[in-house]
Amino acid sequence: MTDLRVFVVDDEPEVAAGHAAYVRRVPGFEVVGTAGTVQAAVAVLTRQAVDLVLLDLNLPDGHGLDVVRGIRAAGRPIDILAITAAREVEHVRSALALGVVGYLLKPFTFADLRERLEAYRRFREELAGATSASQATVDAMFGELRRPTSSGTSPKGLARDVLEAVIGALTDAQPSALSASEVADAVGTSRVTARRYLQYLADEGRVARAQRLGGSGRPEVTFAWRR
Amino acid sequence: MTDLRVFVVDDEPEVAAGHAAYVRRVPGFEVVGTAGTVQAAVAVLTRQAVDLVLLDLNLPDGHGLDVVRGIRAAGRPIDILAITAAREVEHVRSALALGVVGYLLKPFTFADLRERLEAYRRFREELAGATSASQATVDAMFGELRRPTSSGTSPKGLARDVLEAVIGALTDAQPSALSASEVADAVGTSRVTARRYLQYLADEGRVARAQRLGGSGRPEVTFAWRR
DNA sequence: ATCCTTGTGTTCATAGTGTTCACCCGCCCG
DNA sequence: CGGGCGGGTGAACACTATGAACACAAGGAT
Repeated sequence: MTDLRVFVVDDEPEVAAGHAAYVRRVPGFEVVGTAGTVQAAVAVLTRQAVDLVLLDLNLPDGHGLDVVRGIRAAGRPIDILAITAAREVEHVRSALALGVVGYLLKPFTFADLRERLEAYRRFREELAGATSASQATVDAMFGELRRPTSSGTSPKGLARDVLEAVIGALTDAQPSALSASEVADAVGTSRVTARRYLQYLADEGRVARAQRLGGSGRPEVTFAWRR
Repeated sequence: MTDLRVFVVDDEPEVAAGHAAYVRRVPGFEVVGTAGTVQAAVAVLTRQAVDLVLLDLNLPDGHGLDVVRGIRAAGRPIDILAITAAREVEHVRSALALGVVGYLLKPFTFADLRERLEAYRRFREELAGATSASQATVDAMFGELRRPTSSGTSPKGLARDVLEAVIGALTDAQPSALSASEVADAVGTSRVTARRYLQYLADEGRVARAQRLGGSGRPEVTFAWRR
């Protein structure tokens, strides 16, 4: 897939530039422009092809959600990641009702933003992967965006180096999938431990679970790195 | 908290009544009305105080999402639970972009609906509980709307993937019926396994059994997806 | 009537999965 | 320096999903 096009809206130019720089650091995303006002944003977004808008809700000539309304009224398939210092629950709810894909409170770290962007990309891949949905895929699509993100990224009970080894084994094996035992062999741990890490990665949405039928006996569950 | 007020929209009166009956069975919810057209729904919803709309997307005078647009345009704080047989991913995405709180595919069981309603109530309680949000509470609010597990039905002895593949094979073959062997071929399992899943679906009432006479030898038992 | 052909329904070995629990290792504190 | 303590690990175990094999069933052919 080509890069996802991101548009950044913030009233302070340096902040907008900072967000843009963050976005560029995440592979698979490109920044196609910035704006500082509701008017400017709506003007651009009703014309230009954009996938995602990083939208500061606090703008000089109105509320950021007005931009969303403008886009929705124009019927454009553009997603919104709201960014704001506003902590009022009412704002959060309004944003949810307008279908934003995420709501990030300032101040946030690069890791926070990257996580949202990656969740968004998973969502887009889910979308591209299927034309006809089952309830499970619908749930997955909602879930990808609504996942209570581990913004603390604290994988409790897991060791960082083993986690990296597991990820390494999976990326090496691409595009084929590996069973828990195969990962265990590759990493040099027991199957149980490999399974723990794979489970974590699957919950996190970073690997996909599937089944490998064929031999007699119970089928294998396989894990594949998502790209 | 007082009961959450639910409004039901479906073009077929009996179906609307059925949904309403389902809703009444869930403690903490009450049904405050029904409608069968986009016009009627918008007319009521722009006046009446309602918390949640069970919205069938297939309506005689337009698309269900038009109702959502009408409500959003009127700026009313009403949430939507979309209900539809439409499996096109594009529809799911549109619904997401309009901020629906859930998307339930027909046919669904009472347990499925109850689960969504309860998730929605948790969301509302979350909302009422705090006036000022942290990133964690924002995440919780987004996450509450996510279906916790697709555990609406977790049949023992059956794998979810295979079950979906079987359902997929049957819906693809609509309106003709398939024998157990044909399903097995389509799914890639043995006949025994296919039969197990078909048996389950038949017990569950989601699939109809019939006979196919004709060839020489014993007649075949066939299974057809029920609309 | 009897066989033959084709497909049903069931049993059971097999090869996996998922979970529990005792252990071990490093670290902090007395 | 010895004794707790907290997190990560894997041996052992209970359970689960699958298909080969088999016994039975229901029509048509002879």
